[in-house]
Amino acid sequence: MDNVPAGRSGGDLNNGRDDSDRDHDHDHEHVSLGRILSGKRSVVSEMDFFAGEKPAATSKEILGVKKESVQNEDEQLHINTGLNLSTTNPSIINNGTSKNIKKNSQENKLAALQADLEKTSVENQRLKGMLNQMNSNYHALQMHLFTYMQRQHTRRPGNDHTQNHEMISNGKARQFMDLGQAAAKRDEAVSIQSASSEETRSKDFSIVESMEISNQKINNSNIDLEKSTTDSDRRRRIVERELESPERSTQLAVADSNNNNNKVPRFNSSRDVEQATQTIAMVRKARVSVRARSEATMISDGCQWRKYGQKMAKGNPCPRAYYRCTMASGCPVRKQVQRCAQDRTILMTTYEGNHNHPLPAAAVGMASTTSAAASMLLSGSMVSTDHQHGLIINSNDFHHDLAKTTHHHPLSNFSPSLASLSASAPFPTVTLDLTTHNNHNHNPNQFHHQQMPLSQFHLASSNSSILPSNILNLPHLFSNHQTQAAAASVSTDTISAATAAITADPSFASALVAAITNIMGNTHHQSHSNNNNNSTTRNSSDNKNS
DNA sequence: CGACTTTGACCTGCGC
DNA sequence: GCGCAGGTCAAAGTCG
Repeated sequence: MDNVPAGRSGGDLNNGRDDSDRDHDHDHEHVSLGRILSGKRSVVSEMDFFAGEKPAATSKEILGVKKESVQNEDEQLHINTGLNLSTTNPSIINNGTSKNIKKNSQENKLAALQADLEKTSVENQRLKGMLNQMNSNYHALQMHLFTYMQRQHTRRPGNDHTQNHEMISNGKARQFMDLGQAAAKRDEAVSIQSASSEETRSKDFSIVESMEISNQKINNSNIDLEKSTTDSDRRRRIVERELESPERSTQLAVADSNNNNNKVPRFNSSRDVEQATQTIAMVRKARVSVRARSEATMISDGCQWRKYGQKMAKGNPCPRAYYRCTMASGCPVRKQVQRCAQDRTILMTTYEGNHNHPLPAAAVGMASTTSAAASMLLSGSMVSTDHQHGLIINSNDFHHDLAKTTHHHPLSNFSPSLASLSASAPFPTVTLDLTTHNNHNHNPNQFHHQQMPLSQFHLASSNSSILPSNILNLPHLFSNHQTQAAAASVSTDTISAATAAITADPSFASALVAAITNIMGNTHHQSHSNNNNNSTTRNSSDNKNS
């Protein structure tokens, strides 16, 4: 892309501030909280079970710890009992009464412990039941949300396009924030109930699947719209269809949700409904960016693309190229490719939309990654609504979760260390950062030992209006291929190999989403517990103001 | 000749 | 209302 001559739009080139500068400034604003947040795994108790301080401590883990704890007690008891009963202490041998008393005492203790164990088991079973109930309620609520939104929309006189359009156009950041806030609250509620990580994952996956199905149907319904009369009319109708489509995709699920009708809270205000409607529109606009070092003009993602435009973007001397998926007529998927202004070896690829056609095997992984990441982003990963302050969480949990979910995957031993969330981008965007630009002195061998004090998630807001600002930095993705991860740049071959690995295994994408979702859910709690420690970081907007 | 790229023109949203 | 910036269109050119 560098050698592409700038067209007329070269006049767009300006000497204004560089938004991508701000994007990179995130890297330098981290306040190390890793140590504070790491090692936070406290002793698990029933109080912890409800405290929600460590949501990642799943019910399964808790059950395991409890069981282990009891087992240890039992072992200890067994050892003590054995010693006492087979003791050669002459005082006991010589005193039968004392021996009987001690024996009875031990038996009583054993019985008490067994009773405790049973109680614990019952309690755990009860909590698991509560968790299942909560999950099913949550699903029912979600389905009702879509249904209710659709009903509300069709009741609106004349299906006010203008209003819808304005809802989408205005206050996007705020809408997105509200969405994130609501989602964070939902996550909090779930984790307070100590959802098991497995169940949480399946829940999140079902959300993603639901949204993907919904988006797929939306896309299908949009095909005929592409041939509509004027552009403005077509776009307006697309928005209208977007707002209508959710019901179609969820009708099948409504029957299930009806079983829980009496348990589902009602929406009290039209504002709730409007927000939900806006949410749907935002889902369709979510974007996923991939940052990768590559000499090629495009990263290979398995799809066929046709270039339909090129523009000079403000603040970047490198032109931005626009591509459209040509694997099926009317496929709404588009992508933008642009080199990073600071480091032109970095290629930014931004995907938008979902394919409306079967994908080749090589493209499935990337497509599902981007789709799932976008859905994940909008379905509850926003953990902060504070424009002025970011959050930092230790990524060790991310490593842990990812390792658990991708432990057989060849790419499982990377260390995502940075995540930045923003509400200020035109549309919510999540960036998968496959570069190694950060200066973490990371020893790849340390990954499994979680000894990376600088390896953190940075959840911050940004005012960048050009570069996507939700970044999942995966700097150590290629650590096995590098002798010095911090300094070396990844070869094109390595990029291609990694891309191929990602695209070849959809489960990796799913695992990635699961891990991200888990971690970001946890972040919400950790931020609360650490805000008083002056642990927030300044974000790029602060940086800009200063 | 069909698919793709290039590039000037155009449209739209947004801020002032 | 005007200008700017991002995004898209479509005619012309290029390539295999």
